[in-house]
Amino acid sequence: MPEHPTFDILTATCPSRTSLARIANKWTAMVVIALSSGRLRFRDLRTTVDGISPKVLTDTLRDLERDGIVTRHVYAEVPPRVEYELTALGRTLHAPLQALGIWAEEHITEVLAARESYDAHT
Amino acid sequence: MPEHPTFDILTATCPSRTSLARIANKWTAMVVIALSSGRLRFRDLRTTVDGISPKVLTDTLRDLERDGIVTRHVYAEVPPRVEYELTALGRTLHAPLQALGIWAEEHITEVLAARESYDAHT
DNA sequence: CTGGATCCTAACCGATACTG
DNA sequence: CAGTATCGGTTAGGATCCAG
Repeated sequence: MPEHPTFDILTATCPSRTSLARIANKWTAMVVIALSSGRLRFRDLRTTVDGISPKVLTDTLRDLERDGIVTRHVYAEVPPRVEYELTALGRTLHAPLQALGIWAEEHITEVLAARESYDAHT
Repeated sequence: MPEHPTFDILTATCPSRTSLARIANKWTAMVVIALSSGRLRFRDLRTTVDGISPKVLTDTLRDLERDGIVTRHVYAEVPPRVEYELTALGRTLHAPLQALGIWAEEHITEVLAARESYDAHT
């Protein structure tokens, strides 16, 4: 048995693809990174993940909650307070997603240079 | 100086976000994983990344080429032969993306269970 | 404060057919 | 074979307003 059997996520019918589609997403990455430091309320997530619209944040959080990556804590207060937190499962996702974020930051210069050179060739 | 300065990819104006948007993408992940074993021609990529349409594959490859992640090798033959290969930069991206693919496969059971439980609560 | 309700645009993406 | 061209459906995502 191969230590990693020809990666069946490359197979169209593999259910893991539905999960990959969710996690391989820029908003997911940023939200998970933002939550890695701990529980945050909706408002704080909005400011931490700069530029995210309330709608997109709500949608993203709901999808992450559905996939068991995030938990929603509602406090019966006025004004309402809702906090979001990574689950145990979500915490296992942090490293891979942060690696992606770090890659983007570390290589942005090369990427921008590549784009410029590519566009010049038009 | 912080070892990791409050992750400025969370800032809306950070250019790294444009790169993150590209790499945090399911097709990118699958194509990079497929190319990690070596140079592949268009046709072989199509069959390796099962279910990808020629249009999406073309678009994805063009974007990756533009970002300096993939190189395109054209052979002046009949019938034409075109091969794609990860650049040095692209190879540094393989580990993070494969980690994401592995995560999706390893945790798909938990994810599916979470979805079922979430949907039941409706 | 949370986030639902709308509306609307852009983008993604799938299918198919066709050319060099 | 390697695409491009086209079309159209679906979804992502931004803006705005409003309710509990």
